[in-house]
Amino acid sequence: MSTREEIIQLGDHLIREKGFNAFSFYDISKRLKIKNASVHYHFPTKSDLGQSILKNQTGKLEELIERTKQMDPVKKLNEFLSIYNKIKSEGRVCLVGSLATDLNTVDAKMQKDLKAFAARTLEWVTHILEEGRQQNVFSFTTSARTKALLIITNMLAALQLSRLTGEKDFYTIRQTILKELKA
Amino acid sequence: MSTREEIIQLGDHLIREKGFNAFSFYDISKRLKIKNASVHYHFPTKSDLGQSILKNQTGKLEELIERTKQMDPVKKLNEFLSIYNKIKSEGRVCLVGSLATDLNTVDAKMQKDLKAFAARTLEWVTHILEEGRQQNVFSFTTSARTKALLIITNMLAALQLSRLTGEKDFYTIRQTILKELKA
DNA sequence: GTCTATATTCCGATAGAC
DNA sequence: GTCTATCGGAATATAGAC
Repeated sequence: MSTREEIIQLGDHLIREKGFNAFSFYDISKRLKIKNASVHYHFPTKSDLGQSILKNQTGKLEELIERTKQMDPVKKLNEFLSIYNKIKSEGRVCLVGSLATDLNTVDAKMQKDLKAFAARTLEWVTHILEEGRQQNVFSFTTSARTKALLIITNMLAALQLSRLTGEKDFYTIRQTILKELKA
Repeated sequence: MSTREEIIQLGDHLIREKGFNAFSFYDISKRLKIKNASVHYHFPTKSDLGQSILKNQTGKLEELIERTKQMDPVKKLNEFLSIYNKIKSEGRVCLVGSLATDLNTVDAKMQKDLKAFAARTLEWVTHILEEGRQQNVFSFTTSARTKALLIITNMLAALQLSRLTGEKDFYTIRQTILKELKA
């Protein structure tokens, strides 16, 4: 992995571990055993780094959407929920949740990229649910978009709340979502 | 309101507007037209202020629980959900969500107070749901605690996500929770 | 592309006068 | 309880050598 890619990955981890305003370029330079100035060579400003992290995650999301295109809706939803399981296993929170709380402290470019990432995620989950309902494997009474909002908010906040009330609450929430969706 | 109380309220607003690590004692001194040193007189460290903010919110929660003790479960739940409406109208997020993402950057005392606040909230909502089910005004298939987890995560993350996907999504989520709970 | 060195700003915190 | 003044440290960022 190139230095640039390593910085992006590490920055991503730090945002989801400590928050955007709590990590510094020094945290990154220390871990990668390079100097502060070298990080600035790749990303002149912290916002540049933030934007690249968001673009990277958006790209990963598009890859996942493409890779799962031929799967059935149940598998697709499992792939989506697995994202949160991975994050939980690392003790972190998700990018959208972390940056949404910091929204008023980042510049317009990062805000735009973040909104695009959230919108694309919502669009994908909505599509999965719609497809699942048509194939009679999912059952719910609201619009697909509203159900997607409910599931995403459950998972996003499950990562955060279970840090406080106990890690097993995360898995309780995850399982209940699947149970209630079954046709 | 005493200076001390004003600092607590302003600090609370700033945490939910920008995050704990993004606001400074200067933000507070500027707004209250006092000096940095005066804020430190009331709260020697930032953690002291954070703890007082959490204690204050916990006290307010206990007051609300006490004040609504004689109400029926539907009204109690409405009182709970109204907390989030107030926060949404201010464009902020909730204390639990904001501080949960910053958990790894605050000291053990703040972590403990935050966990106590989250636990008490969960306990109260669980009680409301249990009572509502017994009186046949609420219907749900999980345990009351699990349903409370689902509702709290929906509302907590609705504040955050609707900053990105559109404010009306907050109200969609709120309404759907009530609709699905109706017996 | 990475380094040394440094500029600048900001932040949390404290000493001591009033 | 509030002030002036200041310390020490950390953060973002840049200039210029290698």
